[in-house]
Amino acid sequence: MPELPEVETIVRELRPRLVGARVTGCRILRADIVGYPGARSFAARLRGSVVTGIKRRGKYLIFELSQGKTLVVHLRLSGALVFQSRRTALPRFARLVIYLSHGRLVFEEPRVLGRVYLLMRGEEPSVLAGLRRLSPEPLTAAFDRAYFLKTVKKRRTAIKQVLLSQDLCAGVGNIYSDEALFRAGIRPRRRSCQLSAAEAARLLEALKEVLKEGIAYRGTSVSDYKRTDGTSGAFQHRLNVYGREGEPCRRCGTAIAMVKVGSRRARYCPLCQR
DNA sequence: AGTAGGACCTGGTGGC
DNA sequence: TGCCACCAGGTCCTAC
Repeated sequence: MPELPEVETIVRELRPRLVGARVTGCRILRADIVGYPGARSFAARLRGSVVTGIKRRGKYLIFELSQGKTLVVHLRLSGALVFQSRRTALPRFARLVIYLSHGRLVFEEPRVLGRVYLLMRGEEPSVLAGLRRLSPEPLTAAFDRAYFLKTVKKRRTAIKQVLLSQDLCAGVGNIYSDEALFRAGIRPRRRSCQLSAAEAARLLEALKEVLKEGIAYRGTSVSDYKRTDGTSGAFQHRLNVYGREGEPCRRCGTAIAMVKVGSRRARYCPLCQR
């Protein structure tokens, strides 16, 4: 699942390869991965563009193109971006191929939930409202104790749900929310507003910590996520709770438990987390 | 405004 | 070995 650290890894890997390159053309293998505008316009808008910059916002990848155009990509659950030479065979689940002078960028998406968008200067289609609603970036100074405490205190829902809300904690998903709660010693079902100020501060630090480590280890490869050269990240070896239900807690040996929080699944250690 | 729950989507998995 | 129901889960949508 590409979350903040995975998307950040992809951005950092693509930046040196793509910035300055010209798009010579593209091939859309599944029209429904184009979220805006239609597939035909998307291709027409993209062709001939030069990539001038690449950045991340939440879980969105944002490619700045010449003439004020912007290519936005969201990988959702199973999307991946792989940079390869033209001689390589196309991967099985290739949905979109962007051709560049020195290779091609392949958008793989087995579940076809991921989307690409091509915006003209100043364009803000309603299908991208989620991008504008995002909270401050968790790894910036704006995402501080004051912001986090206020946010946590305002919600009556489970703290796990708060961490997963993109308008509150941009870029956080199921993996890093579970891991942050473990490090902070807080159960996922705890009512958000009932966390103490000390717990909120601890959770904020834990969240920043796991996100930074996730980036340092180039992301977590547990299902579909892979780096832009097709290799795996390494943070899956450092997970304490995610995907470890039934296995012994690395800190105390207690079996890791799993519960449903809303429609999501959360893993936690019944002894280390209260 | 905050909250909850279902829909979307399809390959992989587990049960029989 | 084959079939099928079910699961994964980020985001959008609707309803309360």
